[in-house]
Amino acid sequence: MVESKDVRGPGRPRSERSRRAVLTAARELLTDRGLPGLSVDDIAAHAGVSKNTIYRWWPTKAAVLMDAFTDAAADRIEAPADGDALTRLRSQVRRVAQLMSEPDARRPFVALVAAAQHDTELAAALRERFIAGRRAEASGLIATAIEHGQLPHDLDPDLIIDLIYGALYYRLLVSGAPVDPAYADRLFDALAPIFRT
Amino acid sequence: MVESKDVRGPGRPRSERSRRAVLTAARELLTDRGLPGLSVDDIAAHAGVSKNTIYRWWPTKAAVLMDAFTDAAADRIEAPADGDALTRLRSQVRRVAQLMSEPDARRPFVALVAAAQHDTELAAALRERFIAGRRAEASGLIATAIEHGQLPHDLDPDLIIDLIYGALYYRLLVSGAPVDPAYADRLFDALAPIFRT
Amino acid sequence: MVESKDVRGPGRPRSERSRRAVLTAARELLTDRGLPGLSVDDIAAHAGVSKNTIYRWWPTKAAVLMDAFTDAAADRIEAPADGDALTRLRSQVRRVAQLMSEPDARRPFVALVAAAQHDTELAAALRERFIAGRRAEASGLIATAIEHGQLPHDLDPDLIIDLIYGALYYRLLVSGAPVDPAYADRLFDALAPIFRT
Amino acid sequence: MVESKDVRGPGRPRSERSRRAVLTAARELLTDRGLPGLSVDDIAAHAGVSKNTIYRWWPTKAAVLMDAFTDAAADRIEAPADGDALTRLRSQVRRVAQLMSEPDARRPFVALVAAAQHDTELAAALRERFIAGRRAEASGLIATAIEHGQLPHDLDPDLIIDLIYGALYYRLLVSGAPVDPAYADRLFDALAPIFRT
DNA sequence: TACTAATCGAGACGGTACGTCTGGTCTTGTC
DNA sequence: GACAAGACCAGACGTACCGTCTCGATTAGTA
Repeated sequence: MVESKDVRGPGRPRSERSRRAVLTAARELLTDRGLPGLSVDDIAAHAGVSKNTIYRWWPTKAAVLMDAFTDAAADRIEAPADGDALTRLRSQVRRVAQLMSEPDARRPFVALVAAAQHDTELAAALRERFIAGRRAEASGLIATAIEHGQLPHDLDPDLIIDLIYGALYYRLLVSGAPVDPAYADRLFDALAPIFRT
Repeated sequence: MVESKDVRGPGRPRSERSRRAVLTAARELLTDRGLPGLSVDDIAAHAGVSKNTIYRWWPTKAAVLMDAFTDAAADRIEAPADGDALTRLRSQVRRVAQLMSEPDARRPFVALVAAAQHDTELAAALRERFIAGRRAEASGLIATAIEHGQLPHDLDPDLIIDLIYGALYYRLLVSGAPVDPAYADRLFDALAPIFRT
Repeated sequence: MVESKDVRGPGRPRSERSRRAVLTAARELLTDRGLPGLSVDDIAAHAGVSKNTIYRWWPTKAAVLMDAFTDAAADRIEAPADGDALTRLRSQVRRVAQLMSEPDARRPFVALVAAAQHDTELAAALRERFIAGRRAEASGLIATAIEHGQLPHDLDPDLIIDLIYGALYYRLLVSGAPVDPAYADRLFDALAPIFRT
Repeated sequence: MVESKDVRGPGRPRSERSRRAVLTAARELLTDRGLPGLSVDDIAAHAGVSKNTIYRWWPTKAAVLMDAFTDAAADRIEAPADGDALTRLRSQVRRVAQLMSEPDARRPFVALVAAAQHDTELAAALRERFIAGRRAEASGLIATAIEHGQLPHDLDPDLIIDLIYGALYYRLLVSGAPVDPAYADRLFDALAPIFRT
């Protein structure tokens, strides 16, 4: 992808220092106060940045948060390249569960999902930049596992993903029960009868 | 259960008319505009009620919405008394899925779950008045099914509930995919290997 | 004057206890907080009386205050019957000045005069029940003094009263300078050349 | 005098347009409705200005009114420089009386004096910006007149000012009788015996 | 070395909703 | 019928936040 944004004429370039200060301030304030009670004025003041600068680069408070989250946590959920397909799938789910168990990652993530419920654009961005990635990867791993005879041919990958990730999100957003890698393992163990070829 | 709340001292009694007008207005405006963009002033004006009266009886905009939702939809999810335990469980899940498929019920419900992410009291109320009821009922049904030999005795009811309802909520809140009774059936079919004794 | 109000049909008679409690509470709260910050709710609560009872007997918060002031201070400004006309006039002015020097009397009085500036009915009531009485009495005393040769024939009583009482009220309401009987004496001394026949 | 207030830091400068619109709206609405019944919301709406902007620059509704009054009428009461001291004093009093006779000037002025009775800061501001100026000027003129032998040297300037202005304010605030330049003349004529050296 | 142009900080602006408070009125049950 | 209690409508209060808008001051690249 061509980074055409960097082809600019004369004039002062965007301050990387400001960008980072905003994202950091957003993360810190979110952890303290939650999405409501997190005002753009506060982020600006806390980052030593003018509101103008924030609105110049992000359309929405949620967009800032999205960047803040992506910036910090998105690269932590890449599945490792080693092991067979089923092992790698379990590993991916464990990583997401691990993320959901750490307050500093869980809080902005929960806030994003909540905000997405009444913000179509944010919902699309969230799916595009986080959810869809996991799903596509998982879907591919399941297909590979089927090919290798590790899973039955008639298995519906999407339904399996709904079940596994659904349980994680259900605890995260609805029941309030804790989510951690051990819980991910329990899920896989419970689903074992379905996975038997 | 003794309705001790009705034992009041002297003074004018609460206006039932106002209460219903507020809940109705809240439902209508929510459907039009979503939780943000739904102001207390608007609810008051639309209901022909003073803001004071709203704040007298509800601590929060979300608390109004909670009552509005409970008032309208809570009695629609009772499981029918007929059939064996497993059939009744499937029926319960289908009813919830049906609720999630109707915009008029889905919208306030999604708004409530979203608001609960940054409102501890609301989260507790939502669990107490909606989530916990379904879970307890489902848990009982699963236990009965195990007793009757319909399900294996080493099944963890909580994990099964997480899986089934998790998939529903995942589609509702995260993936945006549609939820309806047919999807509930597909879930039960997919889980069949686990249910075999 | 016929007390026709007391000719009532059957039913519970007005509670004298409530009436006094309201006036006392009004005086006390006024001294603490001034006219604004003195709510009818507060008076009712402080007097152990319902708001209804207040509105049944007084049309306005200011009307309560008026009664509270009259009830307490109005009989203190009667001129004594002894001495010649000029002496009695000076005595009357000294009494009013004395009233203005005592915080417990000055505060409700100032509040009343202030409220009367944007309340026609209160202004009329205040003049009728307090101001006009002093003016009429003073006017009579000046006329008597002129008859007795104590004052020149061409003196305009109204203008003299404006000058004397004007100075008192000017200090009370405008300049903030203290008002006391000694100041009343200074006024009379300064006006002596005018009083010489 | 250095206008140090104009030395501002960075940032958008205060809008002179908004300032004038607020003061004009305040004057107009006051004339229509009196101080109570004059809400900040109304001033804002009528001026095409946000409430925020009003509260940013004025602490109180009365403070707005003060500026509105000063802005419009303060320069109309300068005594003319011609004539002897006594003539100039009479001229000053006549100007104030003239002001008190015009509804558009009287109304905000009366409202200010009334509000000052329960607002210490406003009272101080009113004295500093209006009352004290007249008094100082009058005091100087009386002193000059005494020097020139126009007035007796044992005359107490403050007492004389209390008498003259007291009569004006008494009519304005207490008796409700009209005040106009002719009345000012009558006061000076009545006080003539005191002025004779 | 200028000139140009986009950035930055600061902060005022119009709008809108908040949650609280009063003023008056109305509706109960009790005396 | 007067009363205490207290719910009710109406509407102003002063605060907070949003997203936009001037300012003057930087800070590059271009001429």
